[in-house]
Amino acid sequence: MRISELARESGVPLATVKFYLREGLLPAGRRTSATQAVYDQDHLARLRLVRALTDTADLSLARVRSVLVGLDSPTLHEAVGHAHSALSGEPGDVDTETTGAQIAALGWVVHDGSPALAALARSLRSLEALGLTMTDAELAVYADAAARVAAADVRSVPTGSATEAVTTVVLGTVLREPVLLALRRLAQESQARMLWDGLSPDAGEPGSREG
Amino acid sequence: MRISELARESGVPLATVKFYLREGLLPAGRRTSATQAVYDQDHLARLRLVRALTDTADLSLARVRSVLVGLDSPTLHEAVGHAHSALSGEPGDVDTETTGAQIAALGWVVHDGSPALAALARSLRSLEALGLTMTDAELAVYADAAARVAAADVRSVPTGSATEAVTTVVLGTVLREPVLLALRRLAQESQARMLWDGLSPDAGEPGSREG
DNA sequence: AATAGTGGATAGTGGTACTCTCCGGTGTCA
DNA sequence: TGACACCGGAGAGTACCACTATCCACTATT
Repeated sequence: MRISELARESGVPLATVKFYLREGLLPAGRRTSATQAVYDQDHLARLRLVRALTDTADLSLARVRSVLVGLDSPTLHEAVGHAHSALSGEPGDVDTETTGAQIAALGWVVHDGSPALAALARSLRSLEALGLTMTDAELAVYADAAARVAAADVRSVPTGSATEAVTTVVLGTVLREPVLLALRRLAQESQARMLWDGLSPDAGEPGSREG
Repeated sequence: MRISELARESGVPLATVKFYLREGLLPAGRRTSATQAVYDQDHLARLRLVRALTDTADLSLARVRSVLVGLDSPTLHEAVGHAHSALSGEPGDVDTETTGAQIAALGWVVHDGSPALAALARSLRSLEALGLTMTDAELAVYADAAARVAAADVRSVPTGSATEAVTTVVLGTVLREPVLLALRRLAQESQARMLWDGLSPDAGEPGSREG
């Protein structure tokens, strides 16, 4: 397969394929002469993966690069860590004391410098600053939902091949996020319709009751 | 409060505050003379909100603008729709037939042209293209978790004031997304540690002691 | 030999989110 | 009354990102 065929097959413009090659997001093809190379199915798969990460998961090319690096992790644990770092960014200088305690209270065992913990602390702090503090009960509902999803994720990892397991873990972590968010929005839409439909706020009560 | 005080109080650079004013993300202050104006707590709150949406929720200024427009929605239903449009982007030309059927099978009532439905269809399609198709069982777990979270969201909406309800709905929809994602990552980290680090290989229960 | 395509390099584009500089006007203190 | 820091408003400039276009010498195909 030559580069133009790779571009055509994937739907990615040729100039962009060349750009990805330059940026190291796509490995070089096998050289057949000084100025020629051929590409295989792995290149095509990688190219499709890069586009899925940029388009679907909305990652920057820098984050895509770090996700790709994560695919070379020797252990599943390290693979998860890589994917989380790629998604959460650097831990930064947030105070994770109280948030860490809340997480520990759930019986969860997480690393102290976990980027996800820092991201959670930042998000909660941000909500508080706007007067939208989440109660412990609300957080517990979120945590329970997150645990259920994570359990499904962990269960879905194939036990056969190690590299296949790592791939599933990393890509599942990244690419299922938009699925969860879209489902939350759909659930909100559906429940909002059932609870609030036909009720007008100017008429008095918005009408939110426990469901 | 003058503009420099607004900038100092919020930690946002003066030049950026001026930029937000030009862009209409921040309403103009109350004029005291031809070339002078004063700002109040509402301006400060709006400024903090814009920063929360860009920094925490990682929205572009264009999306922030459309979220802000959503705060003027007359009904809760419309407010939810606005927030979803701001987050999911345009529905586009995805085929939502099968995905819509899966959602309907859950007993959820959603609009046909829902941006969230299109986003879900795109995400699932993308996973399939990479050979990481989610099974109906996995999707059911995700949907159940999403429904629980959405129920908590809907319950948390205050019933007192209409504008307060709309604010809570819109901002809750947007700003709790990163909370859910961070918790999922933490749950993954915790469960990965328990399952794959030689501790208890069979302890994958979802209900991790909520409290 | 003509033509289309190749790998590689450099430069240019369009969008986003600021950031800088300038301007005349203003409030405040001396 | 004047010095001076600060003001609102506008325009230009900057940095980064993700491409996109062009050029080149070379190669494969007809």
